[in-house]
Amino acid sequence: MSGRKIRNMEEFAAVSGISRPTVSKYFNDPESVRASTREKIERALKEHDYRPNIFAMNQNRKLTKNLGIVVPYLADPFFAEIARRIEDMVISAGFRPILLSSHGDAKLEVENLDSLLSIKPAGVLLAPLGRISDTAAIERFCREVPTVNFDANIDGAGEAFVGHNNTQATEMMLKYLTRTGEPPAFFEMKSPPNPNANKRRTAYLETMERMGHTPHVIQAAGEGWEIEEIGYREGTRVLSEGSLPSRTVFCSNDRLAIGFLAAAYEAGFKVGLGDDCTLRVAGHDNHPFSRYTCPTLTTVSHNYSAIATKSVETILAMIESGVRAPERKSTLFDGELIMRASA
Amino acid sequence: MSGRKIRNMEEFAAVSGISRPTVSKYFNDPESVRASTREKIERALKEHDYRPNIFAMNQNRKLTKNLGIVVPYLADPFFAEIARRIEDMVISAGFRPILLSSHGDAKLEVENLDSLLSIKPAGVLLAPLGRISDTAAIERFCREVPTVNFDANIDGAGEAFVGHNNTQATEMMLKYLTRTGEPPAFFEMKSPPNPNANKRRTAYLETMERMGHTPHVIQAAGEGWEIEEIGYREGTRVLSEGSLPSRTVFCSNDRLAIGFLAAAYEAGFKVGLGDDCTLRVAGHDNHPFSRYTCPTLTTVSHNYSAIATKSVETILAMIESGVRAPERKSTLFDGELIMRASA
DNA sequence: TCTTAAATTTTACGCGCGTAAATTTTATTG
DNA sequence: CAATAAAATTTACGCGCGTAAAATTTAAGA
Repeated sequence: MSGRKIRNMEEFAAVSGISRPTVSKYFNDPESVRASTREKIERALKEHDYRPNIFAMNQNRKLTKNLGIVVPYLADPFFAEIARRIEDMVISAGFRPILLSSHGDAKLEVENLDSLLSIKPAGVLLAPLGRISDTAAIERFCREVPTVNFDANIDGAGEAFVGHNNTQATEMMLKYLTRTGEPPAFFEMKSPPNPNANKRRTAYLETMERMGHTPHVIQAAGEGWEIEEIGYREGTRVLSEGSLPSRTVFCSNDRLAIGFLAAAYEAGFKVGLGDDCTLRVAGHDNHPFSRYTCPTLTTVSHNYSAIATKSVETILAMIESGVRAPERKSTLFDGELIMRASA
Repeated sequence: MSGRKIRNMEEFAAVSGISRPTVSKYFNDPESVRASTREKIERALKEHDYRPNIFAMNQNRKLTKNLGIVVPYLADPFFAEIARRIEDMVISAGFRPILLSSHGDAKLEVENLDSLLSIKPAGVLLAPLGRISDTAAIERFCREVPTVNFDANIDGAGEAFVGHNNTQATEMMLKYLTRTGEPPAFFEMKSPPNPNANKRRTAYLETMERMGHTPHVIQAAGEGWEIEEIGYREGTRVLSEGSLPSRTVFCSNDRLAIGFLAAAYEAGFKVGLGDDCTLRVAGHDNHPFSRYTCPTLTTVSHNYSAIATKSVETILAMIESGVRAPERKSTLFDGELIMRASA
């Protein structure tokens, strides 16, 4: 690096001996210029260290290289992990990820979308809050920007949905628990922040029915994203009341299960499969922390690696082709049984 | 909302009956225009739903309203939580948070800073990777952009540092453990990704010395951010070897402790304070999950709420005043003993 | 060497807004 | 009501780049 500071593309074009429009072309796609031209530019680039002004670029482009990622709650390790994978892929595809968290707040979710709208993203990957989302606002946004909806399905949101097969996953766990012990009770939040919960309850009820067992749903009071706390508090209550209809408990998600396990431990229950155990607990999601609970949590995996990959591929394909999907495709990934010590 | 679509500030100025430069002034600071003018604009705003183009705004402003936030690893709930708090405060201060994670990669950390540089942020809150960071590149960045360094201190990075008082916190826990039992061994990673670990080891060694006890440091092999896994694996090894120099283990951080607790549970140890317990385990950070371990983890809190607040206040003050601090100030927040069941 | 198509350059304009300077309007005071 | 300061407006220009159209150069083949 040497020479005086380059202030804009004009000056950079001068020192590289190329016209400004050609330089502009190079930055939009290096392959689009002749090899000899490319060399000249790249030689100058090494000497002078210039970067085009992002704002000026994006102001004039019809399509930016921005790709929005909106998740409902980033402080949830599940979304943090999925966001991390998506960011990686987006970057290596040459896009600029803009990661926004709605922090569990529907108003902020809409503000995030508004904020994205103003930076003209090429596309958006949206994991909506779900039940409490302002669906009208979301649908309005999706008409403006190519969007792939993931994790939580909102009909009409985006050109495609990529998510978890809650039905299959729930059924699989139910069969496993029943086969190796007794039919479980279902432990969930009364007003879950995530719509997957509803699908899971429905799947539980239907499968139990089909298997000829009486379903038992235990609903935990409490709202918001302090899910472990709710699982712990309500778990403690249920265990102390002795109102558990079954010695096997299938939690709607792992965070709830983590709280429930803490409650069971404190209440002196021995959780697990062994003959000396008085309780079996299973979860759902294969949460990053589920393998460090005591005992380790038997759960059914939420294939967020596949969901992240498919979501990114879908939005990139849509951006590249420039066409919106004629019909809304839905892709569900099956869960896998993660057998550990708790059930 | 009605009327035709507003394409730019020119058109919006027309429908609101105000000149464009005055409208521009309004958007930069609503208080800077006469009340009657403000009313007119806001009435038009309700009718026509117009928002200034972010790119055009930022292109011409010397100072944007962008505020960068860079954390080393967003999938760590600790950073996710601190980022959430910071974002909230930044938004309510009227700025636009740009959250970037370095994913534990020093190259990506530099790329993140480069990326920030090109969007002319008013300021940046930087929690660096630490040991592996490209300190030269970071210092170069800090000369260009007002930066507050938080969590992990890198001398010369930023105008101020806001962090955790590792020395005080370590000392406090050591005294507690010794007073209520025996002097602990110190369990840490051999090559910790976070520089706080070094401060904690030093504090452990010095305090033990001062108290007249022989220090025992157990170093876990393994690199990266899969900290629970390392704690679990190495914990299992240490416990099975029976090489533990003390029945009390002070883990360098909670994630390590979570892994260690899982190992202890599996190895059949009863962890806690009671007479029937064979092991005491303490952590450091008051990690969001530390209260759901079995048994619940005794730890010393990392006051990230205060750290987040102070960091934001510092950078905002710097932005507002427009002056870089004459000298680098360092603020450390004390930890608090969180007595739970594990020690 | 001539032909031809592809790549490049030149020219010219526009994007949407910030901002400075000069001018006009409005509010305040005596 | 006149004088004066404060606020608003008009005018004018610039920011750094995208991009279209026309003119020119380059490379490849006969």
